[in-house]
Amino acid sequence: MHDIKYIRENPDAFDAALAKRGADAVAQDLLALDEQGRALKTELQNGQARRNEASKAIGKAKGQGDEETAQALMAEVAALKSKMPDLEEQERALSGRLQNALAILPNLPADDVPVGADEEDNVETGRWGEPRHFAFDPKEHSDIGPALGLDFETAAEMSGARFAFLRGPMAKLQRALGQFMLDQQTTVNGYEECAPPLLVRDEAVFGVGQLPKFAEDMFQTTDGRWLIPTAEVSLTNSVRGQILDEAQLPIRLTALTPCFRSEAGSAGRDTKGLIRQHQFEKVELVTIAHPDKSAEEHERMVGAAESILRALELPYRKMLLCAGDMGAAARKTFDLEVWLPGQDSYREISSISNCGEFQGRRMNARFRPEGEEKGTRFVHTLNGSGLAVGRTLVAIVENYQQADGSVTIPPVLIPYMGGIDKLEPM
RNA sequence: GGACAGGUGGCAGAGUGGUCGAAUGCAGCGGUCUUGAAAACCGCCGAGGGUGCAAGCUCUCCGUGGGUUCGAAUCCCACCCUGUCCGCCA
Repeated sequence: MHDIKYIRENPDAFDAALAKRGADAVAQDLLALDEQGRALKTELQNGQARRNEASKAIGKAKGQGDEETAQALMAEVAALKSKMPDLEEQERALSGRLQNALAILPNLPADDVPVGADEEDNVETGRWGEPRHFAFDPKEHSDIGPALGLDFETAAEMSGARFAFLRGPMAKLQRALGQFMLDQQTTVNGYEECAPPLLVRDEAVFGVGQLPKFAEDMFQTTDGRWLIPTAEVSLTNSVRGQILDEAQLPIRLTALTPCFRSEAGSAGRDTKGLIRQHQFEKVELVTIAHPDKSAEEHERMVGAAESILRALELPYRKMLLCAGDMGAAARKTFDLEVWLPGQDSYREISSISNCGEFQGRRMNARFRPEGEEKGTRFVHTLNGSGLAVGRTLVAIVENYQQADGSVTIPPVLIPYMGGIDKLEPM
């Protein structure tokens, strides 16, 4: 959500920033609504002021037994009131239109975000690890997986496309990955472990910017709730409507949860394998940060996500997303892309965004600055995957595959696997 | 699902039709005292908006949305949420 005051004072900068995302200029339209609304508001408020004043005088006159004055004032207020409902109605309609127009706009990209239309224009900012040299032709996980308990047919029978039924070694490996990531984020990186609701209301989804524009990407229950597409929704909304003390910041939260996405509009893409599922597990990182510290916190969060890939010894590269490829709520995003030898490419495994105050405004989440400064400020919010468990499972299987179809287990995971160091075909 | 009770400022908690945006306490901020701190004492202390260079003036907000009234935290209706008891249940 945007600050209309900022748009009023910087209409050109606002449009220029939106243009970076490929969005049309809207400042003039918004300001016309704003101006009209304020004129109405002033007129309405003058009427309200007079009404309040007269009403007080009526009370006073009645108290003094001056019925004549009271009657005269009541007649005046009655006349005033004949035109007020209409003004009220107009004002409400106009501010509603302005709010709706603001609610669908994406966040403004940060200054250091590269211009660009899509993923082709993302900028690589770092690389870690050497892709392993294979003495044989590495397979895709969807070819190796079935022998290890990755069962798409059974899932399709009961649920349809984009679901998986994990058995035996694969199920165990997924559990081990989730546990390992969660432990790493809590113990080493200082995030508080959470177990949040997976079903949330409209307001929560609106707060992170997923509603009103992206309803079709989510699943909705029969009673009107939404299945979270990411734990970002639940974790970020934990401060919704609050006024925090500055000393409470930063609040760093993490959760391992299932995520649900309808994947409307991605028909035909990544139809094979575990890459794009309706349901997947993810360890999410969220920070509620002081505005002056969010850029620094962003780097820290990227490091927290990277630490998992390094511990698992999975080669990856770090991409700074261009304006056109970022999610609507983000003002700056880094993607971590893991090396998948079976696909011979880097694939997104984590996306870490600084949303600035965009979500803070939508959620009305603020803090009280310490010291002289009066009033409140909106918090900044950040979120990132640390990591997507399903895709990590894919990365492990493809990177650690052996010629005989087995998969070795990275050393840090072995304790989580009950000592097992290799998955053998069943 | 049924029956009650309740939702008020950062927190606790008064307030049932007329200077109530709201007593009081705690927390917070500023000060006096002190070598320093504590205690004590004094003062300040909700949020958002309109208008104005500013001082200021003014509007809205007591869970949310409607309604009654000249006037609503206070009365009425609907919804949401919390608590307690009963029923059902992993």
